[in-house]
Amino acid sequence: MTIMNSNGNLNAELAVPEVVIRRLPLYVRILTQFSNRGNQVISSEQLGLMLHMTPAQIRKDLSYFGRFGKQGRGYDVTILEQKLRTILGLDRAWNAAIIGMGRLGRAVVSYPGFAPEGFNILAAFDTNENIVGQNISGLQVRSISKLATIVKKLDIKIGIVSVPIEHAQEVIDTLVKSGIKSILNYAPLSPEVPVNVNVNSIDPVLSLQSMTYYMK
Amino acid sequence: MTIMNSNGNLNAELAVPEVVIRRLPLYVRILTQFSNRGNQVISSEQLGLMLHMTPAQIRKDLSYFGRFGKQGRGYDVTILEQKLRTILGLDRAWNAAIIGMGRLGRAVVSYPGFAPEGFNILAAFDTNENIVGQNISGLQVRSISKLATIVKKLDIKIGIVSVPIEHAQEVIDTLVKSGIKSILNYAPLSPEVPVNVNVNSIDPVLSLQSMTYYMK
DNA sequence: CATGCTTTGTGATAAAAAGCACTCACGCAA
DNA sequence: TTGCGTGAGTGCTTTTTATCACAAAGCATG
Repeated sequence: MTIMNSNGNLNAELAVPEVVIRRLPLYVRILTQFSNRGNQVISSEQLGLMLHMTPAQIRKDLSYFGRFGKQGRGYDVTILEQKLRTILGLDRAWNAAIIGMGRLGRAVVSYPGFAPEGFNILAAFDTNENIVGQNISGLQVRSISKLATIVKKLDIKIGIVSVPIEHAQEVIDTLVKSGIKSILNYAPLSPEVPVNVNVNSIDPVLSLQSMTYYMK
Repeated sequence: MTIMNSNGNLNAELAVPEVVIRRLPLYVRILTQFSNRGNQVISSEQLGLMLHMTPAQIRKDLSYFGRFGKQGRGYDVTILEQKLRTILGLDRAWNAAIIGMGRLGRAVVSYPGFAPEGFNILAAFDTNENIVGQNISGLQVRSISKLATIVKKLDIKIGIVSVPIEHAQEVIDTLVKSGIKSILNYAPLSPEVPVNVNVNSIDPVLSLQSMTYYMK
């Protein structure tokens, strides 16, 4: 695809803003719910109401990827859901490994929300020799020294980090070295990674700490 | 405080952007680490390096609240940390209640990251009669019908929602009715709340679903 | 106490994101 | 068929957010 920008220069490809990408899964979720209720068509207005955003923003977001709607009618729920899943790469399964099988790690692997969305945690690792070898929720906990091998063998694309903060950077470095490009991080730090690696941090304490500002 | 904006009009108070508020806890975290290592002074440059952001942004953010630094020197770590904690309302403890004591709820109450930051989960609720009455991690699980009473009695300011998605909106409505203004939501939906209520959602699946876009 | 080096605080500027408002496509009904 | 109502797609405008760059302030050194 070649696109001409407002200066009249040719861009190889118009990059989609990251904020837009972060909203697409929200659309997918609503579309799935909507389709389960038997609705065939949805308008940007309805979507906006359910997600608390303006219809214009939803249309703009979708327009980065194509023209999926019909004027005077709206979007075909099933088709739009399918298109967005393809765009996001959700039309396939993704294998993940988790590192850190303490309390937090155990909670994460037993969280039933990942598998139905195609995210399969296939391997578990820890440094603690007391934990290595144990079977937790059907996963044999392996030594972290086996990480690179297993990542290759099981075609693992996502690393989930649930180790204590002291080991988090080191574990993330190990993941990066074994070729992982996507990391879901539960440790409370801003990790150092190469630009081509994507880290997303889950940090409920930060959320609470900013909410208190509005509670004073 | 009265501030004159660029139009020459008087504003009662210049609102601080929410993005800025969301970054303040990150600063607090780094300052705490830094002070634990015995450092007395930190520059916006150093902070920026640790948080992967530009020094200018950090200075701008801080300038919303005052002038905390010294030219040619930087910021006194302890003083800045203390100021930011006061600004965020982190110079006191906050009481929370959790609703939903299934697998997820149990994981949340046993997460050891809340208490050291002054967030105390003092009460647990569930609708399931089999769970009500049980003692989990030192918390007696109560019936949700007791919510409003307990919120008042224990001065609870934060609601943590860890019920299945089907009950989430209903539980959030109950929280709002009992006067809760801040909600940490683990259920995968965009809840409906009045404008004066703050909801922050924790949703690892959404994070994964947007990361896959960059993995294709 | 002058000189040089450092780093803040902040107007001004640039970039990014959101929202507006209008055109035109589509579907339905008479 | 025509005419009307609805809602997508999209340039344009506005708002928000981030960055730049520089004057002024602090410290160290001789």
